[in-house]
Formats: sequence, C-alpha cells, structure tokens
Amino acid sequence: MQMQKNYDHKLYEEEIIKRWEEAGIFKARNDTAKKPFTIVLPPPNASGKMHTGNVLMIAIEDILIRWHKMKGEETLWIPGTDHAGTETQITFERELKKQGKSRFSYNRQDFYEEVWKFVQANKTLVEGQIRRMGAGVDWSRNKFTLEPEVVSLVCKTFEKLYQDGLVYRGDYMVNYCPKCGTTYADIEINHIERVDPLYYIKYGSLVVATVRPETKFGDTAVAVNPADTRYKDWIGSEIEVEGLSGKFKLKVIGDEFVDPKFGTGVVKVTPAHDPNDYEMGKKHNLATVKVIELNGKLTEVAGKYAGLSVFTARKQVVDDLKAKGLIDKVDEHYSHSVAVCKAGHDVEPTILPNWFVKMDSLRKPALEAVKEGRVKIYPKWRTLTYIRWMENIHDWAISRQNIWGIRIPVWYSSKENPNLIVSFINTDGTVVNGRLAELLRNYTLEDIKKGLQVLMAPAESKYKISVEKPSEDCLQETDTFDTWFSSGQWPLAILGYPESEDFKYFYPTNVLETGWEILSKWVSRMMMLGIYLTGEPPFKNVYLHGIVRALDGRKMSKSLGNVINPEEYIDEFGVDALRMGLVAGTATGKDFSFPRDRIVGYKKFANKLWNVARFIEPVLAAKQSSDSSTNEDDQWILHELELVIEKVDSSLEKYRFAEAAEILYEFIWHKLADVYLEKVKDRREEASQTLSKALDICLRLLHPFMPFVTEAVWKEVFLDEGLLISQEWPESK
RNA sequence: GGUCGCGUAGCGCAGUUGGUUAGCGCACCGCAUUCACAUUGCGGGGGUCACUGGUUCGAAUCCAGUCGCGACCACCA
Repeated sequence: MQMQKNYDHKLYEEEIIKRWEEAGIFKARNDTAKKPFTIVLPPPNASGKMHTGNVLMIAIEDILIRWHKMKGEETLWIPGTDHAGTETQITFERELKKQGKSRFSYNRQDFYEEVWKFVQANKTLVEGQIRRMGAGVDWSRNKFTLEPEVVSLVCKTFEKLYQDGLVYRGDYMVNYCPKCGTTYADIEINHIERVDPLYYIKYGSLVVATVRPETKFGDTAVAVNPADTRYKDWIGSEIEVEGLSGKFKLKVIGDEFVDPKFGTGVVKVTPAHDPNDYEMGKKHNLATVKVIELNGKLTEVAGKYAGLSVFTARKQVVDDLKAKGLIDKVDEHYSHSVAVCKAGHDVEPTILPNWFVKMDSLRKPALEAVKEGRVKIYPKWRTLTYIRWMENIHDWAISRQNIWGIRIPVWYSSKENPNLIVSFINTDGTVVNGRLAELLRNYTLEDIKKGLQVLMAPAESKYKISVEKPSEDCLQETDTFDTWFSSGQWPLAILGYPESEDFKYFYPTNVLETGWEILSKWVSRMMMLGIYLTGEPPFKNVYLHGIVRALDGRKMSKSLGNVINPEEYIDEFGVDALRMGLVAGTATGKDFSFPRDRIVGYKKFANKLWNVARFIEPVLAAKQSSDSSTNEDDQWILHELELVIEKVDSSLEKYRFAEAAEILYEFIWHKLADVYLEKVKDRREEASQTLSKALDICLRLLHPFMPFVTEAVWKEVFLDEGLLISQEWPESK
C-alpha cells in the first residue's frame, strides 16, 4: 500500500500502542541471563490530571528504557500513582464544601472510603494519560500507594524504626495550621513577605517590639543580647510589668539570638508559640505557657480574651493596651516574612505531640553514598544541593493530622489513658467530643470506635507501637504518615521488598529521574530509608530535570491562567512532537519555558522522516539491489552515520538528551535529506543498499525519542522484521 | 541571611576539560515551485558573548569584583 503524502499522527498512535501491548513488549521477566535495567516511575498524584512536568518526566524515562531495551538489557519501568495525602484531602474537601459538607460530617472510616472513591476516578484518568504518552511501562506491576502490601511495608518500617530507637513521640514546635487542622513539615511551609504593624509595648521600664501582642499571656521572660551595653545590667534581674490583667513579673535573660538592632533590642519570649523562643526556653529552662488552642482560639490564660480567635484577640489586646497607655508606638509599615501553609493560611507555631524520626544515623550513609560517588547526581551541580540539605537536616515529623493516608500503627489503651481527647459521631448523628474517661460514662467504647473522627493524645499518654491491634480496649492513633514517609519507601514497596523475586533481581534500580524540586522532599528520603532497610541505596543514578514553566516564562498557576494542558498539544502536534520538543527544550536540567516553537518544529520533523521513507521505500520495493555499488557520496553518508551513532550513544550515556535530539535532527534533516537524497536522485537503485541502511539506523536511533513515527515508518518499510522496538541498538564500529 | 544558578542575535536557548571566521530553533529578508516533503528547498542579514579588572601565546569558557535576574533553604520578636 502506498504511503500517504504526509504523516498524520492521529492515524497511528493508538494502533501502535496496541501492537506494543499485544506483543507484551514491556512486561519484564526475571531473566538472570540478562542485565536488568530498572526505573521506578515517580508516581503522579492520583488526585489530578497529568501536567507538562509529568510529560517531560515520562519522555526522558521512556528514552532510557527503550534505549536500554534495544541494547539487550532486561528493562523494567514500573508505573504507579500516589495518594498525596494532604493535597488530595484538600481537593476532596473543596468538593465537599460545594455540597455543604465537611470532613466533620463523617466518621473517619466513612470519610476515607469517600476519598477512595473520588481518587479511583482520577487514578484511571492519569493511568490513561501515561499510556497515551507511549510510556513503555509494565502495567502488570502497577501499584497505588495505599494498596495493602504498601501499607503493610510502611507500617513495618515504622515499627522497625521504633525498635531501633529511631522513632520518638515528642512535644515539639510544629507548624500547625488551625484552619487545615494539620501540622506541616518545615519544607511544606512557604514564607511570604508581608507588611504588618509592629507594636512597641511597655514592659515595666523596658519596651519590647512585637507583631504578635496577643501571645503576651504566654511570655515567660524577656531577652536581650548579652553584648548590648544598654541592657547588660538587667540580665538576671526580674522586672515588674503592668499588664492587661494586673501586674506580673518576668525574668530578663541574655541570649545571643537577640538582635540589638531590631526594635528596642528587647524581645518578649513566648516559648509555646515561637520556634526561636522555644529554643531559648529550652536553653534557659523557661516555662512553656500555651496561649493558643489547636482550634486557633486563645486559652484560659488569656483571661477575658479566652475563646477569641488570634486576629480578633490581637485587635482587642492592642485596643486595650492603648487605652491603658501601654503602647509606646506602632510601626505600621513593618515588612517581615510570615509562615503560611499550602492553602495560604497563617501557620501557628504550636507545641503538639507528634511522631518523629531521628535523622542523625539515617542521614550519614545517605550522605556518604553521594559524596563517595556510589550514587551519581545529574546534572552534577545539583549534587551540592543534596549535600547541603543532608548536612542541615533535622528530625523529621512524620505524623499528619490527616485522614487520607496510611494510619499510624500506634495504639492507646482506653483504660490507661483517661485523658485522651476524642471526637466521634454518635449513633444519633451528632458529633461528641471530650475526655475519654468522661465520655465512657455515657457511651460505650464500641460506639466511640465506630464513630471515631479524631483523637489527640496528651504528651504523657501510654502507647503501644504494633502493626497488629494489641487488644480490644485500644484506640488507634488517628494521625497518618507524611506522604513522603511512604513514598520514601516506594522503590522497595513497588518491587515487593523483602522476599519477592522482583526485588532480588531488579533492586537497586538504575536511574531515578524526577524534578529537582523534590530532591530534598523525596530523593533524600528514599536514600535514607532504602539504605536503612536494605543496606544499599535504592538507585545508582539520579537525573533531575528542570521545571517546565509557562509560555510567558513564569511558573504555571491556575491563578495566572497560564497552565498548559498537554493533551491539547498531543492532539495538535502528536505525542512524538510534544515529547521531543520538551526533551530538546533544555539541555542542562535548568528550568525552562514551554518550548512551543520546538514542538511545532518536531512535528515537521516527524513529517520529514516520513517523507525520507517515502523516497526510499519504492527503491527498496523494486528489489533490484543486486547491482548496487557505492561511490563517494555513499561512503560519505555512511561515515556520517557512524559518527551519529557514536555521538548519540555518548550523549545518552551522559544524560544529555537535548544534545542527542539535536544531533539526530541535524543529521536526518540536513545531511541525509537535504544533501544525500538530492545527490542520489539519479542513481537510486544503485544506492539502494546505502539508502536502506541509513534509514534503518536512523529509525533505530530515533526510536527512543519519537517512538510512534519511527514505529509507523518501520512498518511501512521493514514490515518483515517485526516491531522496531524489538530491534537491536546500532553499535558503532 | 545561607546556598545554587543565570545574564550569548528581536525572542527562546546550546556552547562538554580555554584553541581557527561564536552556533541552533522561531521570527525577519531575497530567490525557487508539479520531480519524497510547502509540515519544502537554496541563499542572506543580524551578536563589543552584562560590566570592570586579572591569569594566559590565546577567554563566552578560568579567577576576583560590580550591576541585574531567578530559584531553593533558613529565618528576625
């Protein structure tokens, strides 16, 4: 059948995917005679659609997989999706709000099941998109992070960490968001610049400057810099302060932390609600007085302000201080950075018992593996980012006050812990909360368990860590694991650690390819947990791609309205062009703007290749090549072809994908088509062998980059040879 | 504040350990047009490689500083 004049991607993409699937090309076997090559696909969130970053990620990983497969290795690329705890829950709760409901309308169990249903639909969508990209993943090994085997591994790891003394429950200063009802890890918090009034408040004969006057009820000292001559003599003394509810006394402490240049050089110390004050409090043995409740309201220590929200209280406190003449002055234009959560709410530094993993012993081998070059990071300069992060890491809070996630396997005996604070939905549908001991007078433990929403265990609670429920009188912790705690074990979970054949054959994986922005959040955690459990880093190489920004060069965001939907580009230009354009868009792993021009260019390139084949195919079909001979033109193009094979190989070995793409583009278009094809027009049949060889090798080399058009052309020209993906990678001499 | 990076043609970028006339895509200008492809071909214009100084026979490339930009991390009551 004659080839059409132009290549139309829409006619081929779906059909080619089916041919790969039917041939079972990407289903990996544990073939010990072959060298394994493994990539774990960074699991996209199951809560949304694929974005341009995912496209780039899939494109690069598919290049590696197809390249190694053609080189004869046993390749395995495992797909999966992530439950993305906080993010998914926020998305789902937004949906609930539209129906006039919230997570407090459900007990824990029912809520979890509702989110599960919500996620299933999106998960199917994302999986369909990965498939449409032509990704050579092994769907038979597909996993979701909340499947039983994964949950079981994650819980066992937690138990093991605890047995090794690496888990503790501690009072800790956390970033607590009263609106989200959850704590956030430091790395999840954003700091934004904002202008707020800075109040200068009279503290006896001293004046302190603060943006948070409402926390004054929790002050347990004032601090000055020991080198500050103005206040040196005050250190160690006690000052009497006229407050809103009478006089009180405060110690004056000296601490290097205080910046003499800020405000008056005197700082009020509130250990319960400020991370630095917390540190100072520990150092100077100060009492910790809680002013703000977990619901964001002031506690009884605030006297008449108790029960008010932070902002209301601040306003009233300031008004009352003014009325009493206790405000010295107000700087209305004080610009400072404020910690905000993912949803943009102000974060309340709060003391809350949480589960922590000690980092000290875990980070050491993970740092050394990179420093000693056993794990290589590309581009090389990102190595520094990793090393700096690992050197400065502190203990990791792994508990989240989220429902959507893996529930922490910790148990509190109802008999031993009368002070547990419990919320549950009663059999009549009302929400009841209070101290467990009191609730048990009116309700049965069974009813509480059944309707359980949240429990909060005070610091002194007795607990048991166990994957299995220890006894019937126990309530399970309602916190879940930080998503990064489970995804930090993803390479192990997905390979069936510790017993499976897959794990024994395919671990450690060869390349971990992901965006550099999760180097610290994800890559470092996989390193630590992977080494901790197996003694070996989970991957040998890390390739970090840049972030794809919008056409205007800015970060894509819904609010800017500049988000690019990859599917539109797939429709218009084809998967090959989109993939190749993105891969060629940046050579250094830097962030880059969505390279629309290149995508257009590679669509034309696909057509160019198609027409090169249209030129060559009739020559080969005539099969009169017995009288073929070579002249200097043939020798020239064959020589150039050798160079291309070498260059593409060496570029790929160095993870220089854009370079390899440009080499192929340049050769096929400007040497093979523009020069060589023009020259042989008068002696086509004589050159048929050279033409055949050139096309054959070009298709093989280009296949990992543009799998669809190459496979389509291959079928037109070399049908008898089977699928192109099953051919061997060209070796340079 | 700490760290990493960036500044090369109108725009978007490449330039590997310093080495002949600094490249690529898009855009622009001129010419060609049934012959594989107009999703085309041939030709062309356009750059003090941010600035200053240094190392060198030789610097876009190495070093120091200045200016401008970005990101990450940390954080100031």
